[in-house]
Amino acid sequence: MSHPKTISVDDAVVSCCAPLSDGAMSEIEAGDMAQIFGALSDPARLRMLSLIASQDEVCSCALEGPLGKSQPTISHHTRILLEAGLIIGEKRGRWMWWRVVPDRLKVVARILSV
Amino acid sequence: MSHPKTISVDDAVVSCCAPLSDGAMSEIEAGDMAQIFGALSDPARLRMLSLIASQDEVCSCALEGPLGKSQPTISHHTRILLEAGLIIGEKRGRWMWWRVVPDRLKVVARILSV
DNA sequence: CCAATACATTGACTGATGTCAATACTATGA
DNA sequence: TCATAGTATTGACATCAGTCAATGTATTGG
Repeated sequence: MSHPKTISVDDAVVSCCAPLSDGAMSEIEAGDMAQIFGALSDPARLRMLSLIASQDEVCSCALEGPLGKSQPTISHHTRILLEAGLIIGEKRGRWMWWRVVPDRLKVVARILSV
Repeated sequence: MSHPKTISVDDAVVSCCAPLSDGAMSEIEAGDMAQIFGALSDPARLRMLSLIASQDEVCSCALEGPLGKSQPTISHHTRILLEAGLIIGEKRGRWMWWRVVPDRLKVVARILSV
């Protein structure tokens, strides 16, 4: 039910993007940004993201080996990155192909500018 | 014992800085970066950081009100941001003054570039 | 030295999180 | 239609993380 078949980034909307020094962050924005940073706060997910970012697309099946985690754990982590809007997935055949969402990374980087 | 009197950023050393797309991230670097992102993954800490970043210096006592948290909780969060190298503190009189570490924010932003 | 103040630490509790075995789902190929 | 393969979901468990009351520490002012 959660995690619908049609995969999109709309789930994780971010109020958005003002640099940290632009005055006190609202509670809404803080919550949204915290979700994104939370997705980035696990070593396995960071390595996963770097593996995906290093190539155009990466299949889920190509992540188990390098990360040394079980298949359900890989699925769990891809879902968290998806819900944070950091990756997007497309199912082709039996394989799930993942790619990063550069714009979302830019949003995060912008927050940290100054 | 932990959290020594002389406050520095040396605790949280980061192997450092290559963009995500520069090949698979090492386990060491992933762990270090995950610590930093973990420090950023809480709404209270993000608002705290934005409050500090919006001014030159902010006293701990000036954080309790806006964040609506108890004094021990504020102390807990400043410590986590400190250990992540994101803020630095100086005690003057009875007050603890905090400021952000721009270079550390740049390190994080660089990771997210592409 | 004493009282007050600002902050840190400890201990306890609750809720979130990472992990995997077992199982269900879905698309392919025979 | 059936067996297989790639993913997703569920359930259970152990650990981590956020919170605050109570207490400790250090600095100031009297």
